[in-house]
Amino acid sequence: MKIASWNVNSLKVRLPHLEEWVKLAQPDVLALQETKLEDPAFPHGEIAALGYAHRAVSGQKTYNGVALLSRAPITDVQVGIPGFDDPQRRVIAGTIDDVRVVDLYVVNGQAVGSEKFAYKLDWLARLRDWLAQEIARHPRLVVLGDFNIAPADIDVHDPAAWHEAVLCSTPERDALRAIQALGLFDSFRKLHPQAGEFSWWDYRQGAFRRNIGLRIDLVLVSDALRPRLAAAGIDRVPRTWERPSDHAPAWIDLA
DNA sequence: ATGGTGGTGCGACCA
Repeated sequence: MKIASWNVNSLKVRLPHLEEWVKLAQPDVLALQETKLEDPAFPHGEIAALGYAHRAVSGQKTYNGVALLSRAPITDVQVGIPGFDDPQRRVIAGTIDDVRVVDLYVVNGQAVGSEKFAYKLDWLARLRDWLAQEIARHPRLVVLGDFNIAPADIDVHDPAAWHEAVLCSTPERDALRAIQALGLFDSFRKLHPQAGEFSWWDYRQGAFRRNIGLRIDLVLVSDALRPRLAAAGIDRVPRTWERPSDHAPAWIDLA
């Protein structure tokens, strides 16, 4: 089962890229972030035509928005973090075959010390508490999405320039480590030890061409699924296309 | 030090 994550930065604009990429990569499950569409505007017909007969969506106008697309049925859909009345549409989860999939668009946080940064840390703490329950209920768990956190300096093009900046700061990395301590490992890093592998490049200053990026799109896999992890990757190809998302898709293959 | 790009939507925000 191939499972992918992609921050599309507007599904309306990126639908042609999504159509092109799924033909190339053929994921069985595709978790989207930043769809920026209210649910009635979701392009169900176009996406069903790509083979995704099953879809679970949670969107809003202009900002945020997540969706799970699947060839196989999605059961036990959960929208948002239970018990957390968050108006921002950032979380959707569902069970596909025997795997629980949690799709996240983590808060960006703007700048260390800002109000949005405090919201990010609070959000991550609530997420951790919920994921503790999820992994107990569903030992075969995949948590993927735009984490807006580069896990370590190896995931940063210029660690000195990003030292203690938002997306790279110690409190954010500690929050990610606390989530991973539940029994979730970083699939890409487990299989690819080399530096210089990123998933996001700023639109400005030709950052992609110069590979000035961060690895912030992650696929965390529970220890129970470790024997089934056959491959993990980041596909830079759609980032080379005209009018791209600023993020590349990240994916895993489970046997 | 500033602003540099892009999406939404038409001004100002978010990233």
